[in-house]
Amino acid sequence: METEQSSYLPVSQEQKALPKNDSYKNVPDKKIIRELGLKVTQQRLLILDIVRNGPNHFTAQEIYEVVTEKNPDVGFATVYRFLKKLSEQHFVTEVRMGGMPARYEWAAKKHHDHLTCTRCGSIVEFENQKIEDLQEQIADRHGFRLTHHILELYGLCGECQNQ
Amino acid sequence: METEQSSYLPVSQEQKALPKNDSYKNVPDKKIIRELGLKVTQQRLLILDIVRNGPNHFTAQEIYEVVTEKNPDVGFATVYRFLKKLSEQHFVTEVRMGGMPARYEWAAKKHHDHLTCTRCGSIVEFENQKIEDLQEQIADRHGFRLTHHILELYGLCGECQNQ
DNA sequence: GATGGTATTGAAAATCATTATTAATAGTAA
DNA sequence: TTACTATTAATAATGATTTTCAATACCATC
Ligand SMILES: [Mn+2]
Ligand SMILES: [Mn+2]
Ligand SMILES: [Zn+2]
Ligand SMILES: [Zn+2]
Repeated sequence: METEQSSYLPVSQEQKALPKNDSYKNVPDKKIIRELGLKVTQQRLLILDIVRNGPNHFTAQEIYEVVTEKNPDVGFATVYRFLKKLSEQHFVTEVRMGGMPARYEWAAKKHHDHLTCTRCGSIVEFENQKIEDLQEQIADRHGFRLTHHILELYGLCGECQNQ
Repeated sequence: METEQSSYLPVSQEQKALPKNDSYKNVPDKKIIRELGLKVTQQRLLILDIVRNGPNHFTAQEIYEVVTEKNPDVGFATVYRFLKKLSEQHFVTEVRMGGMPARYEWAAKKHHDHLTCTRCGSIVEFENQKIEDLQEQIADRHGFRLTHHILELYGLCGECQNQ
């Protein structure tokens, strides 16, 4: 057990944690955008709608494709910019496995972690309160105050174990 | 709790797990390189020496800089290539936080996870057998056989909590 | 409802980490 | 040594994400 200094800048200095349950379920998109300190634009409304109601675990590219079906003039950079804002404020969670494009998911819903099959790519979401508690204990023990964590389990799913 | 399909290919299909303790402590670099099924080259010896005996949690860039101090003719791509081989066979662990360059560490030593301060970048290593066990239980419950996992805790260290 | 200041945008270029290509070189079995 | 390949350095290519910047859309104020 050791402590050392990284020569890189921190990922994010965000500290404001979002409630772990989906207390935002009935909050309209506009309100959420304002809560981020941003102006309400057509692009952001479009993107946020898909982020909240579309498929889970999407990439920026995937979001972009759905967005442009409804409005072909939305730029790729805008999707990236807004996803970044959302993840900085923990409204979406950024999941990165390996060197692949980041995947995002609406985070205001109940917290969970992921169990991923490295062969077929299937993803199981799970929640385990004991692990969450143990994480807090570990942080306490080292004088840290936790803001977030990444727990990703990798292995082979049942099917893939039989080739 | 849901299962879904990712449209991306898996990160790695490696399954061979390395013993969790440092059973390689007294194994010479040459032997390890041969065990990887690779030829023993000056470059690989140089790189492996630094990986095993140099600072922990290094980036490919950092390794490269140290390597070139001893032999300025070693190429950057060679460092990447060899680190990749090592991580494919689980001799080194690849740690990615956010979108930053991957960090590597010699993995034949005891397994552990990380607690990182998002403000100053300090890293605490920890190990928690209860969490490890719970992870196995979760995998079992879903019919998975685990190969590896990522557990990274983020927060503010004691010092950074007081600005 | 019009206006003006400023945040936001799309398009494109830039960046950054990582990988692929390729002709030259070095490791190794015989 | 020799001969056969794997490996290498250099460089180009890739792919995701970010930045730049001039044009445009919000929205507070009139
Ligand atoms: Mn999820
Ligand atoms: Mn470590
Ligand atoms: Zn599978
Ligand atoms: Zn700190």
